[in-house]
Amino acid sequence: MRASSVEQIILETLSKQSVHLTSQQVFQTIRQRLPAVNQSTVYRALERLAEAGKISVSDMGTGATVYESLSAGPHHHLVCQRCGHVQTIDHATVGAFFETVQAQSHFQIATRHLVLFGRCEGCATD
Amino acid sequence: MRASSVEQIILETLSKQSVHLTSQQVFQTIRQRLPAVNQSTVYRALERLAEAGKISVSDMGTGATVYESLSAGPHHHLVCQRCGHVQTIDHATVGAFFETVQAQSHFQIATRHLVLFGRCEGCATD
DNA sequence: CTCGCAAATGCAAATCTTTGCGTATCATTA
DNA sequence: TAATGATACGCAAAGATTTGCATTTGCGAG
Repeated sequence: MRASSVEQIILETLSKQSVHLTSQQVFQTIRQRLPAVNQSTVYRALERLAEAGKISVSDMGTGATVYESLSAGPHHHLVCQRCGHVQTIDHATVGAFFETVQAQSHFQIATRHLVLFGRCEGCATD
Repeated sequence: MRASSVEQIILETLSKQSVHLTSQQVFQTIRQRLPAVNQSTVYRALERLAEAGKISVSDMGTGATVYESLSAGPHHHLVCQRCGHVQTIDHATVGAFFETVQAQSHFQIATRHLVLFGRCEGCATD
């Protein structure tokens, strides 16, 4: 892969964010620095970054695919389907689970951003 | 929710399938029985069925969202990112993991179709 | 049975995403 | 430095998905 300026800017943009960005949000942000950039270029850059394992691609249940930098290491989320609350899952718990699955299946798991859906404590009683 | 004929046919269609279907595949199949049905009607029916927990909505890494009947109970998959091989994950292992996460987080997990990505045994040595 | 409401549908437009193709740009090698 | 090949890019078209709005349909209350 060649050093692409669009990729660099996307990575910088995502790294600054503490939240996930949709492709449209990425596009809007990129545009502030590269006003002439094409939408398809952003899509392809995101695709390459995902392929390279530098960003995660997830559906957080909002209907839109969201992207996130993986430079800070793998992490995982719980999303409340009712109120939208997002909570982090202990990485050790996920890691242990992955180890078990790998031992059982002989698969080598590459998932770096697991998203589980459900109800948070406050919304559970419905 | 009212008894929708499109929803019923979608459920029947998905229940007969052992594999996941994309929205387009669902649409094509539905059309054989309801030739005049509109694309957006199918999309909305799938959305309602997902909301009702009758079908699962997943990204299997192929780029297209796939749908599957949940009438046979929850199940989980490992997908090889290289050769596309799909393998089932032992449900007990996943269940135990969910229990642990629920105890730690006070979230009530609703995910019924977990998909993890990685490399299968044959493709792991790259 | 009829009325009235809420849900489902069709249609068209808007929006989002992907893809083919020609061009431009970067990196490597000679 | 110039040639060469591969990668990234822009543009436009195609394809997929969502959305607003008007209409139809099914279900329950009266």
